[in-house]
Amino acid sequence: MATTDQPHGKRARRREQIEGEILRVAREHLALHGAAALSLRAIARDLGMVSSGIYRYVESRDDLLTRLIIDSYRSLADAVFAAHDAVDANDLDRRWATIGFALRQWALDQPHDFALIYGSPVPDYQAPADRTAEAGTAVLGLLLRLLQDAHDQHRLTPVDEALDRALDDESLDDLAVTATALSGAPPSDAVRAVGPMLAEPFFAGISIGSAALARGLAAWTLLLGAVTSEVFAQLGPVPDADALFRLHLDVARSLILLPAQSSTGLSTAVFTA
Amino acid sequence: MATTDQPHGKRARRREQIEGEILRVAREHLALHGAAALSLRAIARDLGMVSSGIYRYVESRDDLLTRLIIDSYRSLADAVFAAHDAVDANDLDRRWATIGFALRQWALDQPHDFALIYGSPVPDYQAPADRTAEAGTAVLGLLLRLLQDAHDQHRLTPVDEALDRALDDESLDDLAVTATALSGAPPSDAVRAVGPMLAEPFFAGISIGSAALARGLAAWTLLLGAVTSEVFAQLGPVPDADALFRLHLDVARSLILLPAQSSTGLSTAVFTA
DNA sequence: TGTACATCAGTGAACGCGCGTTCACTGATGTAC
DNA sequence: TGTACATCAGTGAACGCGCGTTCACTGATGTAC
Repeated sequence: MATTDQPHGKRARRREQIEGEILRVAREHLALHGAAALSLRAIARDLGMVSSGIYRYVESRDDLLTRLIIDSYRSLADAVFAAHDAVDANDLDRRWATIGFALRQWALDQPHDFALIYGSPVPDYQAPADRTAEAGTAVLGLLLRLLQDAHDQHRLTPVDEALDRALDDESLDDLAVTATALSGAPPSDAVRAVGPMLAEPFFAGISIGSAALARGLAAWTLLLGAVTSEVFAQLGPVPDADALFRLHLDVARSLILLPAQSSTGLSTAVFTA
Repeated sequence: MATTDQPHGKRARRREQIEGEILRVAREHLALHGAAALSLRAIARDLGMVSSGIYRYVESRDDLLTRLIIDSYRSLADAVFAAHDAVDANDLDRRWATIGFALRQWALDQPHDFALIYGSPVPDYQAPADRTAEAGTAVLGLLLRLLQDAHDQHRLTPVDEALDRALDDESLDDLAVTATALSGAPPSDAVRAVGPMLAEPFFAGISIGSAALARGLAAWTLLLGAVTSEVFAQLGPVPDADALFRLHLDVARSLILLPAQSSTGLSTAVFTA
């Protein structure tokens, strides 16, 4: 009966608690001075601990950075999923808008965490992909599910579906005719660019085809670009940042979702509500 | 006759030369360790100078950072303008593609310079807008000219032009009908978001209207997002990064430019050439 | 329940490093007459 | 053309700071019998 059989004695609980505090303080420092200036000594100091003591909990500075990155990805995913899951699953437009707004709000609320995962890489530090991949791809996975649902409801932008079937069937040649449909990039580009991805385990259950995936990534890239632009103030002062973001988000939406037949103001409601 | 009346004696020339060398070495360090790790002492060391000597040329570390930022903007602008100006001015698609590829190539060639101007802000450093603005907006100005030319040749995506005339005439109300045209964001958003910008001196000679400008910024945001995504490896390994970039670039193009009537493979030539 | 031992958190000193910036200085280079 | 003076580049020492990481250590907390 006593305590759980997992390492959860007094010592283990205290350990977890302090590990949490270290992350908390580290995040504070991140917010104040950025990742490059993150200092183990300073964190230990803030915890009333002597500087070497922190090595009981953290292997090295790089290790702490990795934990922070994972933590930030998790925090972002939590925020986005929470918002997304509160929305009618059948309202694709609203789901998209919700994902976008949640991402943006999270980024504006903690710009340094955003910079940590989507900004410049931290100098002289390489994130170990095996540790960060899972948390880092969560939001993208959500977007994939949205795309798949759009596919199932025949709401994907049609050029995608048409080209997809043709192209993923390997009939890559003699398609110069359809080149004008994508008007610019060669039609085989979608298959080349992202086709092999679809075979990865991460894409299990996704049957949207290469062109739709590529469009989805374009929407994602625009969304991330819009947030980056705003958080890093790349355009200088913008008259109405909210409105500009709505526009970008809607352009991105139009890359993947056809307007719903019954719509007229359906998705607009998202903005005015 | 003697020397020029501007400060260009031996001393002044030598000064300019050393200032150049400082920037050169600083850029090397930037490329190796990132902006946050930029050290005046290390640069002086590399120049065979004692650490305090560098203060004859540079006011402070922040001053050097500012110069580096301006220098990077200039370098980028030079690359983009050079590529762009070598292209037939009437071929709008090719001009767009050329701008995009030049930006991408420049960023891939010197990722730390790209990170410096478009990545996370350097911690504890604020770029003085009055010094960086001119160089920082050059490429955006080029894009504006492209948009204006598209406008003049009636090549702008039509929804923009239609909405523009209606909206910029202040008839903002009772336009809910046309809301579906932008399908999502309220129609007045474009005017609110970027309308006031058009009055700034930077936009002199630009008569494209708010909606077109907003679309142009979306294209720019997607382009920058695509480059950021690739340079910072935000998606992990991509099967064919070239192809994916072509797709993104073309999606962005489709946001601003109508397909040319005579086209069929015109812009495709850009990619295969 | 009580004792003997192993585990572990936290200490304090130290190593060796690098940084930005100031300051009084020495020589060399330029300028004015 | 030559001299007297002003300007300026570069020196070397110093101040005061912070960093990551190692190591031998002391006590407290846990575990096994």
